[in-house]
Amino acid sequence: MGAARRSSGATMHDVAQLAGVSVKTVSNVINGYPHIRPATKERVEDAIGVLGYRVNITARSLRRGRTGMIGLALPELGLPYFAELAETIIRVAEETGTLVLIEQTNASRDREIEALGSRVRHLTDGLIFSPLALGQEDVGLFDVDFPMVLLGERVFGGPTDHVTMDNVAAARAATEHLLARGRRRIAVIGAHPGERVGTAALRVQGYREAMAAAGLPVDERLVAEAGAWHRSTGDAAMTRLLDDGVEIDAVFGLNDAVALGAMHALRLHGRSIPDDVAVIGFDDIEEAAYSAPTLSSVAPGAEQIARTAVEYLLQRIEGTAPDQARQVVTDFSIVTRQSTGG
Amino acid sequence: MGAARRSSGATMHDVAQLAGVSVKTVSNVINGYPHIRPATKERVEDAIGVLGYRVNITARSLRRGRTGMIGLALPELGLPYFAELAETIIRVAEETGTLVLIEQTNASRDREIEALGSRVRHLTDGLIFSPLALGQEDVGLFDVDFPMVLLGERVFGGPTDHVTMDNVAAARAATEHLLARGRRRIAVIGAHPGERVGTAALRVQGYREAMAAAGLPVDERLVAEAGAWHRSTGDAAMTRLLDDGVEIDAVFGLNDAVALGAMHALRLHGRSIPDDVAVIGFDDIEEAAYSAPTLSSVAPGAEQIARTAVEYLLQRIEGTAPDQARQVVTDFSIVTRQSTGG
DNA sequence: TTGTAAGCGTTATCAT
DNA sequence: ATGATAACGCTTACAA
Repeated sequence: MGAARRSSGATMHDVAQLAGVSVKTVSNVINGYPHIRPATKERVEDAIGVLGYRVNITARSLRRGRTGMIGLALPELGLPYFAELAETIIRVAEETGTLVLIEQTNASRDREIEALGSRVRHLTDGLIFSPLALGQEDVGLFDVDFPMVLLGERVFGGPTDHVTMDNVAAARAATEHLLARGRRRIAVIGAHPGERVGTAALRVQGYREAMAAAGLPVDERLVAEAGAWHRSTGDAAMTRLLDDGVEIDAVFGLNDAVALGAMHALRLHGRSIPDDVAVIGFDDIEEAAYSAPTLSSVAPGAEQIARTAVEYLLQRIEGTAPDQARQVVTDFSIVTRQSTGG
Repeated sequence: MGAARRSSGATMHDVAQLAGVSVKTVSNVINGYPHIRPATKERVEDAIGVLGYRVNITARSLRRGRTGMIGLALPELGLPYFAELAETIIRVAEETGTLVLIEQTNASRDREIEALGSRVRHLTDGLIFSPLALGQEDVGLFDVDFPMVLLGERVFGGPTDHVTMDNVAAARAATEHLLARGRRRIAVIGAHPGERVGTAALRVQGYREAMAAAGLPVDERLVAEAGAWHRSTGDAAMTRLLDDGVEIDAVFGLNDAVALGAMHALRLHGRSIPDDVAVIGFDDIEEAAYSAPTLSSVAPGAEQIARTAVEYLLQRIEGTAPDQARQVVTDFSIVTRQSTGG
């Protein structure tokens, strides 16, 4: 039962009693209140040491109306990009003593909606949310009354702070990278055809812009769908393209996982990378530096994204943020590796 | 401020007032107390709906002495094995309405000790702990007075439940897998020389046993150190071996990350896999199925590990576990892929 | 079947 | 500089 779970049953009262002061004084010491006689402070600290006292965060949260935790809702930790993002966010949040509660939505619409209204919201001071199923048409859902920072490109012009990157420009740069290497038949893997907004749409748009700027028409058979951006779906989409006999000399994977899956399919079909087909991905996950061949990619500056998201959220929570929603566009760069002849 | 963080300021009192009942009755309805008049129940539920009331978990936790959260202390989410483990544990825990708070220790001794006594312990009902720095000599530290389940092979015979696998047998099987394919000069990447216990020591032991059983002496130059098991350290260790001119026809990476790093180094040195050098890893992370060549590996049954750990911990928390510490040895299997000619 | 009231461990208000 | 005491919102004896 409850008895088993405390590192020690000591409460502030016990400390106060042992130190011969009131609980208020103990509280003052713990919270760094400045006007305390050094002798008193020392007595309290000794008592804390003797009893092995630790503040009960639950009680503090109830009283303060703040828990010191923030939520992080993302699709799933099995996707390397999100695992690396979570790692960074947890690390950065910790610098301010903030704990992170991860909620996996599996990119399901229902679960993303639930994340916005879950009982967990009562347990966290705010939310960093990376939606993958909800989109512009759901913009109303994002008008919540708790601090939130949105990640990604599913929703624009909403009422919350938003950290994103210029996906169109980044995708244009990735495509230009392939064009500059003489590639003309560039397939895109990971498109979401029905979709008007969202990461996929923006990256495909960047691709189209680069092709147009190069005076190349886009063969629509080159734009391959892949719903969830996993290695397996990239593999499947690439396989379809190859089986259909579509002529290809380059692949732009809309993230690294689909690019890696596509490389897998290319190998199975005996295409050499980059000689027959050059490949570039997006996200620059660690795996990209160790695949065979190593994978060129768009590096989104994950640290900057994480740091900005946490900082903005904490400002909202503390009420030090401006009233109107902020939008941050983070930097990106192209990392050239073997898969594009780097 | 606090005002901003509630989905609605409604408390149980508000609900009780609107429904014309006492807070006790509202509480009864929420907690599924059976003896409530249907009409009353309905009135309460209506009021809850009208006010958009949600129970305040913090208040409930304080009163109940339980938070409904468990901690998960692991090295870092950037390591695919731990990311996949965390994903599974979060998913499994959710089935019982349990939330998971992840703490990253970076495999640092100080941070692992801190995880055992952190203020967070007051916020969680128990801990699933996967230590990497603490070991047998620290067994005393694991004698904590909160529910805990230990993962991995750093500590045996401790006072807590322990979920592990037979690393010696698994490593023996991996080595035999290579021996069966005619390999004789089998390098091990990822040894921790000074260490007597721990995953590395056990897996190296399994390797030695298999070599001995095959009547082969172990050339100590084949046992290569790699501190943290990352792609980068596997790469470095393999590079060292190759530069030293050690003759090698197979590699046993003590986890998949070092195996993948080693493959990277082998490619740079022009060795073909598996023709010149066969490679097997350990963990069977998703990446192993998509690398080039695909990587044979020891699959530890992550789902079983996660499920057992959560189940045991919840039993401890609920007091339905037997007094004495339990030890579970989970199953493993060898997955044969291209890197060993599969 | 439902209500009253105490208390979980803190912090905050107001005295002193 | 420190102390008494009332909240925070909920659960739970105990009453009715």
